[in-house]
Parts: sequence; C-alpha cells; structure tokens
Amino acid sequence: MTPTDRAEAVTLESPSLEAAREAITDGFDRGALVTAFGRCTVDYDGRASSRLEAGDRHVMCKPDGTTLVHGSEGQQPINWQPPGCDRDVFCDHGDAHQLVLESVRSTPAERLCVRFHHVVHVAAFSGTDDGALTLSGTEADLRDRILETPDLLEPGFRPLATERETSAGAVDVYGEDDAGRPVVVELKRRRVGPDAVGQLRRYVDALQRDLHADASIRGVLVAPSVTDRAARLLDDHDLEFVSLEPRVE
Amino acid sequence: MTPTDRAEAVTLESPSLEAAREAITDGFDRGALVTAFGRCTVDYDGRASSRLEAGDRHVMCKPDGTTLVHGSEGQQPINWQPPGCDRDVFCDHGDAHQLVLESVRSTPAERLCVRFHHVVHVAAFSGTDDGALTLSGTEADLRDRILETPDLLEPGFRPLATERETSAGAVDVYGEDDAGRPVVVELKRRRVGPDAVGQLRRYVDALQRDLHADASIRGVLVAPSVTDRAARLLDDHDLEFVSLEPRVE
DNA sequence: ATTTCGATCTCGTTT
DNA sequence: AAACGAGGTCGAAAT
Repeated sequence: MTPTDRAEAVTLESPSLEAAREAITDGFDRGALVTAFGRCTVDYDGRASSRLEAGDRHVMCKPDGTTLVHGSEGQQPINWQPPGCDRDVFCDHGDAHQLVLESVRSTPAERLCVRFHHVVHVAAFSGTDDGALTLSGTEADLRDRILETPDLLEPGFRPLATERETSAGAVDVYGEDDAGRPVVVELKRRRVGPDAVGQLRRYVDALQRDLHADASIRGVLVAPSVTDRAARLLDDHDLEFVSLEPRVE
Repeated sequence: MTPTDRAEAVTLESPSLEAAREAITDGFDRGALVTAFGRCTVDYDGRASSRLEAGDRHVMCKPDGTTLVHGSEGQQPINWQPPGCDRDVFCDHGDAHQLVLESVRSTPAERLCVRFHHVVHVAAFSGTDDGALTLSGTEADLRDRILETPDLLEPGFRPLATERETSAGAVDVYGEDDAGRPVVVELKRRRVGPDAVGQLRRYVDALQRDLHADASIRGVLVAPSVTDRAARLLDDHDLEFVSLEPRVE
C-alpha cells in the first residue's frame, strides 16, 4: 500500500469490465492493494498446471506483485502468484467479453491468468503499515531456553555452539555432556514425527564421520512430545528424547 | 459465500465503528465473505503468541470461520485463524473506542483478536462457487506415469503395489526388478533435498526388517533432480536415483 | 540463484 | 482426535 497521510479506499460497485480495468490499473499505478470480486475462471501454468472453472471469487493484488484468488472456504488461496510477479490487465473483446488479469514471472516460469466474466466490486486500498510483528513460542525460543538453562536438557550439559555445521547440514545445538561426550541436539517447537528423527540421525551420522571420534556421539531430540512411531525410531537408533516446550507453561 | 442468484457486494465507506460492527455482523449472519480495511492491532495466542502493532491492514473473514489479516506484502497473511473458528464482533467503549473482532477455537486452544481503531471500508460478498479445480503435475501424476510405463524406472521393473504399508509408513510404489529383487520407490514431484533421502532410507530399513529378506532391498528415489547433499546421502546409503518429471516435457 | 529448514505451516487421508 | 506426508507449500538465512 502506498503510504498516505490517511488510509483510504477507492471503490467501484458493479462496474463495466472496462471501468474495472481502469480502476485496477489506476490502483496498481498508485501502489495500492487492489481487490476485485466477481465471476471468473483461473488458469495457472508453471511448477504445475491447473484450471479453475467459473465461480465467484475474491482476487487480491498486492503492490509487491502478489496475487491471491480466494473462494469462500479454506485458509489457503485456490490459486495464487508469489511476490515479484509482473502483471497485465486488459479487456478481451473476443467472443465473450472478459476482463483479463495476467501475472507472470520467470525462474521459475509461471503464469496465472484470471478471466472475469463479471465484476461485482473493485477496491483500491492505500495506507501505512509500520507495525512490527513480535512472535514467541518459536524454535528459536526453545533454543534460547536451553542456552540459558542447559540443565533443562540434562544436568551437566554444556552447549558449545548453535548452528554447528556438519557435512549433513547445521546442527541446532552442539555441546558436551557431563562426561565430555559430544551431544547433537535437534529442536522442534511442537510434537514431532518420524521426519525429525531422520534429521537427527543424519546429523549424528555425519558428525560421527566428520570427527571420526573415539567416543560415540549422542543425539538428543528436544520437543514437547513425540509420536509412537518417532519414539520407536529413536529407540532403534539409540537416540534420546527430552520433553521441553518452547515457552514456559 | 451464501449462494445467491447473482453475486453481490454490500459495502460501507468510512463507517463509524458501530456501523462497521453492524455491517460485519450482518455479513456473518448472511453467510457472506466479509472484508474490512483499516487501522488495527492484532493479538494472537495459541500454538504460539504474537502481537502486531498498529497499521492499516486488510482483514478477510470467510463464512467457514477462517480469518486472514493481510498487509501490503507477502503471500502469507501476517496473522490468521483457521477454518472452524467461532467469532465475536463488538465495540469496546473503553478509553480508546475500538471495534473488536475476536476469533477462537479449542483443540488447539487459539485466540485471535483484531482491534480496529479506524475502519475505512467494509464489504460483504455473496456469490456461488461450484467451479472445480483440476491440477496436474503432482506426485500422483508421477506415480501414474510409472505405473503406466514401468520401464521409465528401469527396464524390467514390475510395480506390485502403491502405498504399501511398512512399519515405517506407506511406500509410494513397491515392486520387483528384473532379477526379482524387491524395490522401494519414493516419488517427489520436484527437485529433492536430504529429507527425501531420509524418508526413503526409513522405508528401506523398515521393509528390510519387516521381510527379513534374503535378498537386500533396493531403494530408488524418483524425482526431476537432486541436490548435491542429497546425492551424497543417496550414495552413502546405497540408494539409487532416477530422474523423472511428473509431466511429460 | 540455489540450498536448507522452520512454520501458529495448511490440507487431505487414514486410522 | 491424532498421525502422517504432500504442497505450485511460503519465507528466511546462508552460500
């Protein structure tokens, strides 16, 4: 949205396709967040291909190049185009008169085409948004808890590094236990399944080889809880689990 | 959106907070998709916690209980609440007059609270959407390609089952090679990283134990391509790779 | 530009 | 209700 002294909305009710085209183009030029509601079909081709048959939908075009096509259900858009895409808006004066909103990008080559048969509403929103988002309860918070109070993992644990690189990728927390044995810690902010165990296993394997250590390396999964299958996998591979929440209860 | 004979939009420009409250409530009652644009703060508490300072944002409330708070950038909403949530809309006549939109659910317990200081625009959209989405280029398409032409994997490959259950989960495609050796196939629609190798490895390990077969089991990853690290992991664990696209070029 | 992994991931399917 | 994996995942950080 273009920063303006005061937030504003420019709207059109039941415009002609040509009037809608003009309003949308104007909105784009002014750096507004533009929405259109009406009957449309949507075609996508790129990483996959899709066709969406005619229906009434809400289309949002952000000034950063994002396009979102929303129906009446679900959190996710039915179709979309990511930030950074280039747009073209025009009226197709063919057999069926249509308002066409096209969005393309390269790398990867993708094209989204929304064809409005009928437009009920167009709006262009301008405003300012300096408000920052603060979020807590993330994996970073769980990591900080452990760095601050290593005993939460186990008495005597000493963290030595975060994001320690191995040939299999970066280990969340790397340290030593009471007895000086190397410990690889994999953190998850919520209940984990088999995938997290596989990840931990890769890191332990890699570090074992990287160091070709005398002492075997311990692998500890830290998460609020694990699924049955994950627990079994941990057991199979002599990995450990410590229950810990990203936030204090 | 409530099915109506014709798509429609009921809108309000720069309404009072009380008028906005009424329009939003009416829209909810009519099963409309309701949007509001204005200056607001947003608080979330549930799986994590967040606070979003004041800014002009676009809030979408779907009739299925979904709420999306969008800013001017990014494909993802800044804050959201999933389908199935219950809502409450009211005016807070406290120190600062505010229009409050609250959305809650249990399991997991989550609460989103949008507080409008100023509302620029409210709209309630009704329409019908029977249009179906058809998508191609998915993992299912890749699977179908192999089932139809098993030689694409390798000459003599015979698929025996899809989604074959093992103690580690379901294998995408299970079959036998030319020599009668069991083959576990893991499919990915796009270039894969280390995670997919870990997945294949789990399945091969599990099946090896499930069958305690005499002949060792082959694991084949089928994807358009692999990253370097993934290629190395495949090599380390004697797993194989076959390059195949989900769609014919 | 690519790789890698987290995410209030979401979503569908199955148990 | 929980578990498991796909996704046009998105987004961010590092290379």
